[in-house]
Amino acid sequence: MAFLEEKRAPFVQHDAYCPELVHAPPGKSGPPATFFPAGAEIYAQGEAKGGLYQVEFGAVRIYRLLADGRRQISAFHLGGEIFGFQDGATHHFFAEAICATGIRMMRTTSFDGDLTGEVLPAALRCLLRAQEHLLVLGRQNAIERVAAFLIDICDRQGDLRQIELPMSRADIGDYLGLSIETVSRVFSRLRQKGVIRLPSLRSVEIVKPQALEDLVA
Amino acid sequence: MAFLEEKRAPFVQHDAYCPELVHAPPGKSGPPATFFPAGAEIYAQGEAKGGLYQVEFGAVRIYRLLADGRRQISAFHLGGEIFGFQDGATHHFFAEAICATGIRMMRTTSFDGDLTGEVLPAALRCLLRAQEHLLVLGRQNAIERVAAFLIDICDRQGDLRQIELPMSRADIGDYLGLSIETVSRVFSRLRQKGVIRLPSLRSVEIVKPQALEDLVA
DNA sequence: CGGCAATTTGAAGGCGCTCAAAAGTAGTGG
DNA sequence: CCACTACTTTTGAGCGCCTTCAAATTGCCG
Repeated sequence: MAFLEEKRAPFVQHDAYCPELVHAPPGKSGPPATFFPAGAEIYAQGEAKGGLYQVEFGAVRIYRLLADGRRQISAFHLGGEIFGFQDGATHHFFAEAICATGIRMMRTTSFDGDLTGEVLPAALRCLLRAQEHLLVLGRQNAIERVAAFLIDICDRQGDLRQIELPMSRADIGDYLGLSIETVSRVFSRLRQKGVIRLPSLRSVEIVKPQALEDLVA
Repeated sequence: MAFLEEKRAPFVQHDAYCPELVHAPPGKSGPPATFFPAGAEIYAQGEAKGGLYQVEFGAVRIYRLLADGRRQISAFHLGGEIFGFQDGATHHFFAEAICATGIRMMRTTSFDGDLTGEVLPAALRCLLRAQEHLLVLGRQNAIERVAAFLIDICDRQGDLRQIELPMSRADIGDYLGLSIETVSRVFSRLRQKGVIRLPSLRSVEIVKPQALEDLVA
């Protein structure tokens, strides 16, 4: 996959805008956590599947590639969220740290104990997210996609007016099925309409939440 | 939703091309099955969630609507397949019979017994399908989408050369995020290139499987 | 045969993509 | 502290794929 590395996601990235523990769970000592610098691979497609993963701080992108390098990010995972659900013995996607990220790895070799009672609901939430994203990718235009994305991130960051984006425009584009130029243009358009403000590159202030809500219809 | 009914999916449809029990499990007496005619609703968005469903024969579409009527079908379910996984107490999608369809309803009020051992893997397969479909909707063009669709249906119907489509072009379009005209044009293009033959409206013969595989890259 | 719906085909237009270049932002080292 | 570099983001211009609108054709069933 060397042909990709010069186009996107160089291993060393800026790790600003990655506030720690945005939504992290109460600090129980639990299993050990591992640190991943920005751009580091957490697991690869085809790799033997271990267990589940929980984001302690930072952010993760889950994606798949086409042979010619096109990339689709199927999900972002922020602090506190669980990921790594896979059918079968190997991973079907790549997982990378977007910024400096702490990951707690959980062994689930046998689905026993009350773990099952937690795994299934978490997997179903993941399924619901994926299915809802299908509607965005299949039937919404550029501005609707970006609005849906902003609302989603806002919800997951605690429903504040100000949201911090750990990911680049390229990541957002590959998540929304758009080019980075289109993502940028839509941000600009929303700013010109007074719907959002952009205090810095990676932070967004939602000025008119209702206008965003109206867009996703 | 009356405004939709004149545009698509009239309640009475042709129920040809719906071979029974394409992939149905061996006939154990089990729970009772219910019959749904073409177009009948199996459950609705917002409806209280019962349990899981298994297709005995026929086909089902799972979809969601936008306020203006745009529809995204997130999945088709053929004979033998299980569906109805939902997070929370109510359904988040609509489920309809595409053609004359038999559904076996399974109560799963408490996740007990060895049912849990079957539910999670089935849910994970459903998740994998949805995630793979995200790549199709987000990053593939019209001909690649149709090729991916044909390969998928072919696999699920037993990997024969000849496949029978229970769904209309409108359903295929709403599944692939394309207009019905584009779906039709792509079918024509594939036929002209000798990749497929169209013995009848709802059946497809795959003449050059490799050509289809090459398209999904 | 006649009527209705689904599908196909054609023509024109628009949204988002590609290509290209400018502007902005870090990070580095003098 | 500032110049220099590398990268990300923004903005512009032109184009292509897919959509929309429209009409012809096909298929199905009474």
